[in-house]
Amino acid sequence: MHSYRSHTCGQLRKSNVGESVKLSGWVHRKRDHGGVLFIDLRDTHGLTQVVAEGNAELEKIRAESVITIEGEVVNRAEGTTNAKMPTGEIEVVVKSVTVQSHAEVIPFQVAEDDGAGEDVRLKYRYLDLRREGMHSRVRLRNNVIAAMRRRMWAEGFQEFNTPILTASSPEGARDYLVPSRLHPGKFYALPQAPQQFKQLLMMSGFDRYFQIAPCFRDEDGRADRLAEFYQLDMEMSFVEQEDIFRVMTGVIGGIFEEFADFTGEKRRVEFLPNMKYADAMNTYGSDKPDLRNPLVLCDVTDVFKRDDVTFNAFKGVIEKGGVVKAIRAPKVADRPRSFFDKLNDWARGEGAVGLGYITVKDGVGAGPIAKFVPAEAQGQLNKIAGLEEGDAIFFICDKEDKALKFAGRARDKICDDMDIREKGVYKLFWIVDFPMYEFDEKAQKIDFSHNPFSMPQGGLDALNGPDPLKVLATQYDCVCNGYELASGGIRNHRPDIMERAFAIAGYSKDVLEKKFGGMLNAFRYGAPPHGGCAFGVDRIVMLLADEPNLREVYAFVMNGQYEDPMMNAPSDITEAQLKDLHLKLNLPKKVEAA
RNA sequence: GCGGGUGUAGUUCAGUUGGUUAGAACGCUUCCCUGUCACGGAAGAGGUCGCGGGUUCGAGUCCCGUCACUCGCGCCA
Repeated sequence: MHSYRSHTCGQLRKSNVGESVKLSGWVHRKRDHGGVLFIDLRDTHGLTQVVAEGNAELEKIRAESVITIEGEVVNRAEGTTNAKMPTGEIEVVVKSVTVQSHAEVIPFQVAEDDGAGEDVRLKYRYLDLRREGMHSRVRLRNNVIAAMRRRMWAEGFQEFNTPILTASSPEGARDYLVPSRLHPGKFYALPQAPQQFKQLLMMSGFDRYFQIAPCFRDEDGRADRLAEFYQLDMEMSFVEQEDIFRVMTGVIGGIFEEFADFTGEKRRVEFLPNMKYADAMNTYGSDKPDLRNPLVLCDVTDVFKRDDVTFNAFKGVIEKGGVVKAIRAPKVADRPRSFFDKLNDWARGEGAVGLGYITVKDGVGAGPIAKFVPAEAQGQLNKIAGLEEGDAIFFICDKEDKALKFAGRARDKICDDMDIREKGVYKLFWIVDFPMYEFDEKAQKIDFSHNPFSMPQGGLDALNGPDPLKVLATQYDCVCNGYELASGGIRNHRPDIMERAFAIAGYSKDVLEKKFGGMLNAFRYGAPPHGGCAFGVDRIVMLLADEPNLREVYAFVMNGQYEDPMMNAPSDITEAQLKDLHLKLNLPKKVEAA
């Protein structure tokens, strides 16, 4: 007979009645009736009820201890079956027990969700992972990754591993650095993405690369952003943007459809047409708009410029080059004053002056600032924003980029307060035509707005045009329900165009050679046109699991301050280690005092 | 770096206008119970009210500072 088990805890059925079996697992729940004792025994496959009579060892056993039982599968008496359990028609009558491991009193409940906070869950993550929710989400993640590999291989892609210890890159996020023992004073960097390596694979003649790639970025976290994360990274040669879209819409769309019923309710998957970056910003105030939100932005600067409109708070901003963006909220004019006050409070809490609004009641404007807008101007406002009886319109006035960004957030907030976000659907689409450059206000210079390696639309001619800020990049994102799922581009494979592209952003040829010489050299020995993108694996799983936080779909993960309370990372190191690495600490005073 | 929220038993939380010995549920300990499946019943243990300072006759409650966690902003080419 097997040492630990003949069956799993999710396996036994009526057909097994009469068999002698061995089960091993955790004590999920215990119900002691004095003479008779029930234990729900759990492993990763399920639960089985085992029954014991007068067993002193089992009577003492604590929840989450690990035991092995031998016994006989029997039919449950009529009226005592449990339709909620797949194994609920049978039970195992215990003949002998081996306690593999006694559990101490657990810090939070495993058998149910007792709402324990993230702190304590992360400290005892192995217990947290035993719980049904985490257990199934981590399994979902495995299934999604398996599906990604299966689908990518089916499309003819090959998986490559690329270095984890690599060179620091000057652009983008902060790198995680690793000191070199053999080369005093030098550092490796953990990759923010395998960007250069995957392009080098295209130079190497492989024309379809992918990898479930670990990526590292030393920037402050968010609910959907961690220090380390995984991407489905891919690259193809001899392709245009539409070729990438065709392949990846198929792969990712297929995965969404495959797992859209994970939560128990089947969700729809919709593919929407590509959207230009400029349209996304102007219509939604975001480069990753949630299209389940029906609200849109419009520009009503002209209305507030009118001589007969006397709202001076906006006029002053407009004179300094500002704009007025507006959001039409249908059929909310009858909402209580508190609806509008709450939005105003939210706006002020976010650092705005407030969220001005006008409601349309009985054909005329109403609300605090309506008195500054005479009938004729109100008419123009109605026309621009499509206002109808019973609607409200909210205003955001600021410099254009700030106004758009804040209007985008207000759009989401108003949608939530109105409770009109569409449910049960994934809305996937590509955002295209990102600008190549932006003006960096702080440095007072032109800089890359996204990936410096993407091909400018129009090539060298476009870069030699009069206004670099008007040049578009062959750069795109994939967006779903307000999350940026992927980012990518058709790459610049021409050294001459790259030199010019970097020159515009103020990087000399020397700097370019020094930082990207390896890749630039490769371009000089025959580079195929190529492009690709990278999808955030964890964000996809998060959407499929309907969880608002990445930490809910990762087995082991750091907290919001990028600490691991279970492993105690990051941690101090010894003097000897520092010496080996030729390092001396220079700590801020605050840390030294503590 | 900045802002919002939270911090009371192992866990999740309640705690009134500043006023008796700080409560509940779950968990834990002991006992009773032969058909439960969130078993039931009885008794019990368990608290640096995040930390420090202040106001007050008196502080979980008010004030100042500080720390931790969390969400967001900045940042994330």
